[in-house]
Amino acid sequence: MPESARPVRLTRPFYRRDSVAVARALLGQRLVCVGPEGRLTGLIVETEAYLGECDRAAHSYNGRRTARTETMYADGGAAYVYLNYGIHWLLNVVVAEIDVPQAVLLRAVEPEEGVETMFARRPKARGAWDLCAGPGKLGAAFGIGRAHNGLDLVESDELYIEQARRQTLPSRCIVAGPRIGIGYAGEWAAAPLRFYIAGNRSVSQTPPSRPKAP
DNA sequence: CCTCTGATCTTCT
DNA sequence: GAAGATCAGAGGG
Repeated sequence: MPESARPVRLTRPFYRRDSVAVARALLGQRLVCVGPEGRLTGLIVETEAYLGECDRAAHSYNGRRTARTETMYADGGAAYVYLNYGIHWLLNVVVAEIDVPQAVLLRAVEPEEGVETMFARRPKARGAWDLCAGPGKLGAAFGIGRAHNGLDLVESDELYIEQARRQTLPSRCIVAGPRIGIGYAGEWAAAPLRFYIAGNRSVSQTPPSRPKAP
């Protein structure tokens, strides 16, 4: 088998950029989680950039550094996992240099491998497209939890991101809009820091449009 | 189609 | 004590 056929994993320099660049470049790449149930994968279709200390919507706003936010200060490539609303585990990718607390929230994935396992974990899903169509859903379907916090996506064999395309998607395929659920963030609430693949069904908050009979 | 609400835990006031 | 990077179910139009 030719060496070039082997899937390539995203490397440190990929993550050591600002969160907007990484949030856009992650679209179309492949999230991989290897757990007790086997290998789960999906193409990333929706992300959100969190800019760090200056960003009122970020956990690291104003340099806040606690046991919970500590992972955000890690080197680019770390997984930042936290419990949201006491119920949902959300998966983020830490970006930029060490001690620069920027991150990208993975909001939605289009399932590829392990769909059966994902359905077992999320029986309420209305279809494969809906299994990971939202950050909480993604965490549940992939079995993300506290144990994944701090894992290095560049080195870990349990959680990482494979290169599924060489270049960032062309701008015409990427929609940018305000981030979800951060209305409290004042001036930052309207900033276009949410990115998703235009027309993709697994993007969150996109209810299935009923096909209209002629 | 839509809006409202409960669930449940961490953090900060 | 309150609010939060959410989801699913209930109820009304």
